[in-house]
Amino acid sequence: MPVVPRAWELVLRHIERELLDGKLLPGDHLPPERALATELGVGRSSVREAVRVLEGFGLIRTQTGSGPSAGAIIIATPQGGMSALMRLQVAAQGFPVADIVKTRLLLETQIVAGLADAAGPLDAAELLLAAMDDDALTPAEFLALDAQFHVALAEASGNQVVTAMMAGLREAVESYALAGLPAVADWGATLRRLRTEHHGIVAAITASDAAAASTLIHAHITGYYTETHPQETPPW
Amino acid sequence: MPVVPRAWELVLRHIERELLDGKLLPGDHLPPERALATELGVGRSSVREAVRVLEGFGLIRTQTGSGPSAGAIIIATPQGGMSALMRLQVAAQGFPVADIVKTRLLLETQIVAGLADAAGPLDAAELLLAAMDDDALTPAEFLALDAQFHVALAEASGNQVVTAMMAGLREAVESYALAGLPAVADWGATLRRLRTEHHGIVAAITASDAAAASTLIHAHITGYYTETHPQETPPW
DNA sequence: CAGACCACTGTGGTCTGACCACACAGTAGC
DNA sequence: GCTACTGTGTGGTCAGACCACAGTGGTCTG
Repeated sequence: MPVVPRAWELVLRHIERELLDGKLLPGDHLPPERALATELGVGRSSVREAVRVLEGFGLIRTQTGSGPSAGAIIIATPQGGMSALMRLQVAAQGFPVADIVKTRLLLETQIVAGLADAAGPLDAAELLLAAMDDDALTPAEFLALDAQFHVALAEASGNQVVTAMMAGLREAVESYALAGLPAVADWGATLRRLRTEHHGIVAAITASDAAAASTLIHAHITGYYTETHPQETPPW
Repeated sequence: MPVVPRAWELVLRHIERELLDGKLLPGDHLPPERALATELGVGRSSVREAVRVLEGFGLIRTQTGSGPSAGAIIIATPQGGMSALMRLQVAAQGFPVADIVKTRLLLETQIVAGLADAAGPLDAAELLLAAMDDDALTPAEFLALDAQFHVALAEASGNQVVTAMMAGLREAVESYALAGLPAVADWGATLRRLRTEHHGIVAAITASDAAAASTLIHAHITGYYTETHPQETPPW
C-alpha cells in the first residue's frame, strides 16, 4: 500500500463512500469535475482519472453540453464494464479460452435448470431464436445472434450478477466461436444442428424439464467446441 | 456512438490491439506515457486516462522511479479489477445482495463438485481451515478468513475465470456477512456450526463425494443467509 | 403576439507546460 | 574497494487555457 495514496484514489474512495452512504443514487449527477476538484483539494486531472475508472466500470455515463442530461450520471449498468474487463483480460492472456468455456458450462447448465424450475419471460430469447432461423444470415451474423441468445437466457433468470457475467463472457465467446469457424467442414450441417439444439433447449425449459435442459445445453456448448478444436484435449 | 471518438479511447484501443497482436505480453512494459502521447498524437493526460482504466481493470501495475520495475507493467491479474468492479456496482445498487448469494450458490456448488471429481491441491483451503479453528479470532476476523476460504476453493479448481468471479464476490460476501452479524443470537453456536460445515465440505471433497460436497456447501451458504435474514423470503 | 434566431453559460474533453517524488545508474570521492 | 552523490528518466500532480457541445434565456423579426 502506498504511504501517500494517489490523488485519484482519494477521489474514487470519496465517491464510493457517498454511494455507500446513499448520498448518490442511480440517476443522480456527480458534481461537476471542477467543483469536485476544489472540494477535495486535488487537481481536475486527478478527478478526471477517477471518473474515467468509474466510466470504465460502467458505473457512470458522461455527456458533454449542458442541461439535465449533461455531466456524469450514475447508471450502474455492470454489463458494459464486465464486458470490457473480460475482453481485455482475454487479450492480455489473463484468461485462457478453455476456462471461458468451462465457466460457460458451469453457469449455463445452472441457468437453464433454474429457468425450467421457475421460468421467467423467455420472449427475448425466443425472438433471437426466430431471427436465427433466417437462412440469409452469414455465419458471423448467426454466431453473433447465438451469443446474444445465451445472454438472453441469463437475463431471463433475473439474476443481475449472472447476467453481467454472461454478458462479459459474450464477446469472448463470440470471438472464439468466430475463430473456430474455418475448422467447421460443413457449415450447413453445423447450422442445422445448432438451430435444433437451441430449439430443444427452449422446449425443455418450457416443459419444465431441468435435467434435460442442462444436458442439452451442455452438449450444445461442448459440441461446438470439440468440432472447432478437434486436436485438443477437452477441458472438461 | 460518438462521431469523434475520445482521445483516451483511441489510446485504449491501440493498447488492446497491441495485446491482441501479441506485441505486448504479460510482464512487458508499456511505452512511457510521454512517448505514447507523441506517438499517437494525443496529450499525455489522455494517455494517463487510458492507463488509469487499464489499472482499474487489474491489467497493468504502475510504479514510479526508474529501472526495470518502474513504469507501467502488464500483469493481467483479473481478481483485483473484478473485485473493484463488483464492490462499486454493489455500492451503486447495481447488484442486489440476493443475486450475489444466488450466484455464490450457483458457482460454489459446481466448484466443489468439480473438485471432488478431480481434486486439485487443497493446501491453501486447509491452511485457512486450520486458521479458522483459532478460538482467539474475533467474529470479523473469522468471517474474513471464511470468505478467503471460499475463494481458495475456487482457486483450487484451477479455473481462472471462476476464481476471478469468486474473488470479485468475496468483498461483497464479506460485507453482507458482517452486516448480518448482529442478527446472530448465539455466535458461539454459529461459529461451531460454520466450522463443522467447512470441515465437512473439505472431507466430502477429499472423499470424492461430489453430491455430498454440493449439498453441504449449499446448506452452508443458505444456512448463514437465512440466519442473518430471518424475515426475508429466501431468494432460492 | 408568436416564432425564429442567437449570444450566453456551464459542462466535459483536451492539450501544454511545469514541477515533484522516486528509484535506479553511473560517477566522483574517500 | 566502498561510499556518497549527482544525473536521468519514470509516473503523479497541478494550473491554466482553449475547444465542442447543448441547453437556456433573451432578443429580434414577421
